[in-house]
Amino acid sequence: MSDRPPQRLLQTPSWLLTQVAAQVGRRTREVFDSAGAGRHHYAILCAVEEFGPCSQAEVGRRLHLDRKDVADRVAELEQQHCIDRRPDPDDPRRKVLRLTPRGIDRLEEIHERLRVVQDDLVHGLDRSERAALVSALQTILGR
Amino acid sequence: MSDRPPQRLLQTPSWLLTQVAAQVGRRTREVFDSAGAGRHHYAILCAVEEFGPCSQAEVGRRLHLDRKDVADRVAELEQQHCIDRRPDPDDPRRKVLRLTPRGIDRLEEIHERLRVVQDDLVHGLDRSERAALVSALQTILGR
DNA sequence: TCCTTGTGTTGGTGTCACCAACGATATACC
DNA sequence: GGTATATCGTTGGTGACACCAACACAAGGA
Repeated sequence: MSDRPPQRLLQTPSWLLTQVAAQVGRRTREVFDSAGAGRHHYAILCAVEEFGPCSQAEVGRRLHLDRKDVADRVAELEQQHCIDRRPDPDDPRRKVLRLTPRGIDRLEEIHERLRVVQDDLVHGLDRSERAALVSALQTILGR
Repeated sequence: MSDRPPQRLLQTPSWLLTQVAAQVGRRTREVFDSAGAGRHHYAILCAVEEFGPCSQAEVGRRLHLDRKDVADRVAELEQQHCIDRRPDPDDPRRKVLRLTPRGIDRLEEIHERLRVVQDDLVHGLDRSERAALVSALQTILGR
């Protein structure tokens, strides 16, 4: 019998969340590494897909990322020709981000790889349990 | 209206989990800092409370922590007189860990402070939703 | 007796969340 | 029109920490 964690922690949502997220982080890092992506690349591509054209600052707000971290990741995506970044003619403080066709392909590629990890992650849950988990997490995040 | 994340991510359990866990991590770090504890101190105290007397290696297995990290944290708890650490007379490879009375007090103190954060974390969920979340996380972890 | 595994220690690295400050600019206010 | 404040992006930086390897000493199994 493998060693289980203490009961006190198994009843502690915060510990459970960070533990599961650490597992998830390891799995998704493998996916991102194999896709030649960084940890936040997929999230940034998703944000630009839905809200583009948009600014780096807006992406940072939507994803709760530090502006420096957004800038660094966007520079990498730009270098990989997945994002087009240009000064905003209407507001010189800003850079405007757009997905390129290659960025769209990259987004879908990572999405498919994540789907496998996702399915494996929640495979012990039935459909209603999965829905309840997602709903609960969305509620917590939305506050 | 604040900036919401992209829908694609709001339907992605792995992103939701890591996002919520990051929030939780910030909140719990505040709790641990104010209690003069490190990030894993509480978990280690919980493990020794339930399974003690036990070895560092066992604590590491139960909490999925690196042996070096367990050793470092246990040294800190020992220095704070929260854990008693002595060689195992039956197996000189091992050190045996026990909670001290001060460790028990510290455990309960952190527990109470975490309870506040926890309640705030899940306050948007009703009782059955909380139970579903905990159950789902336990299932994912248990696999 | 020898080999494998376990335990704890020591030494170390790369990632990354987070912070501050600056220059250029837009906006609000008087 | 001038001034103050806020925004955006960039540059520079730090501490925490997850993770890894190797070693010495020991127990257990073949």
